Amino acid sequence: MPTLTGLHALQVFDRVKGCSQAIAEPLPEAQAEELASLFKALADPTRVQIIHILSAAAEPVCACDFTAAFDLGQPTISHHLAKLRDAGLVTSFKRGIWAFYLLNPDMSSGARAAVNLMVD
Amino acid sequence: MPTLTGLHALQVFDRVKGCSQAIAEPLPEAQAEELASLFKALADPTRVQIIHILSAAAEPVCACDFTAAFDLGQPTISHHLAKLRDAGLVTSFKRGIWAFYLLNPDMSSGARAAVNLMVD
DNA sequence: CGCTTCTATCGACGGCTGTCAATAGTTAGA
DNA sequence: TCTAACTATTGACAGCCGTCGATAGAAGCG
Repeated sequence: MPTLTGLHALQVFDRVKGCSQAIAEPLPEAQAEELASLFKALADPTRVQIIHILSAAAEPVCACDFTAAFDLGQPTISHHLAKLRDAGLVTSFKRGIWAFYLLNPDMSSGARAAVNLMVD
Repeated sequence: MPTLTGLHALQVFDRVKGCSQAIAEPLPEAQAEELASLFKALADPTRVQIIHILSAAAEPVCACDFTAAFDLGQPTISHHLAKLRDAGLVTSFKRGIWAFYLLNPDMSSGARAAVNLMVD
């Protein structure tokens, strides 16, 4: 059994596997996957930029402005926007030919906190 | 040019591409990639659980406790721990046969904020 | 010295992901 | 109606990622 004598005192428990250390209950599986999905949606520099721009924008932003702002093809931008929408971070509506995107006002509180990391 | 008449008044600017909307300066590229890397490190349910357990732990946690806690092979756990270490989220030390992991006390403030999302 | 235990690394494999080119669908305007 | 502009979807492809089995290294014990 591992000990950290002189550094830490470890509680000892009966066990079959593991090193006698008491570890916290894991999160409910659903919550862990939900958090991982949130982070996955933000795990791309382009999507980070999109969220940053949206959180600084006073008004919904036209998708064409994103295709103009990044050095990426239009389908790729559309793909990133769709990922953010699927993650519940962004909403969109169409006005004529244009698609406007904005931060989802009904974002989860966890998502809101993560987004705030991008407000510089 | 797209307008949101009756809903929003949009500022109009000269442009070559895009829809005349003023959008915020993107983040410095390095910062966007750094944030994306942080989120990438957390974009997995197992790693979310590991961080959750570590942030609830009063003492460093033995790697063998993680292999006992998850239904995954030992190399896979080691792989996840290495990813978290590479991202600067955790530190480790060895005591005899055992490897102990703890949250990196010198974590970036952004990382600290993200970790707090897992303290339930 | 051997044997056991714990951890890290390597090689492999299937699946996911970011990107593009091409295409289709929609709307506005001539 | 025909054309132009914007967006979403599809298909393809390279690269990354999570997982495992096998293996090697390190440390303690008999």
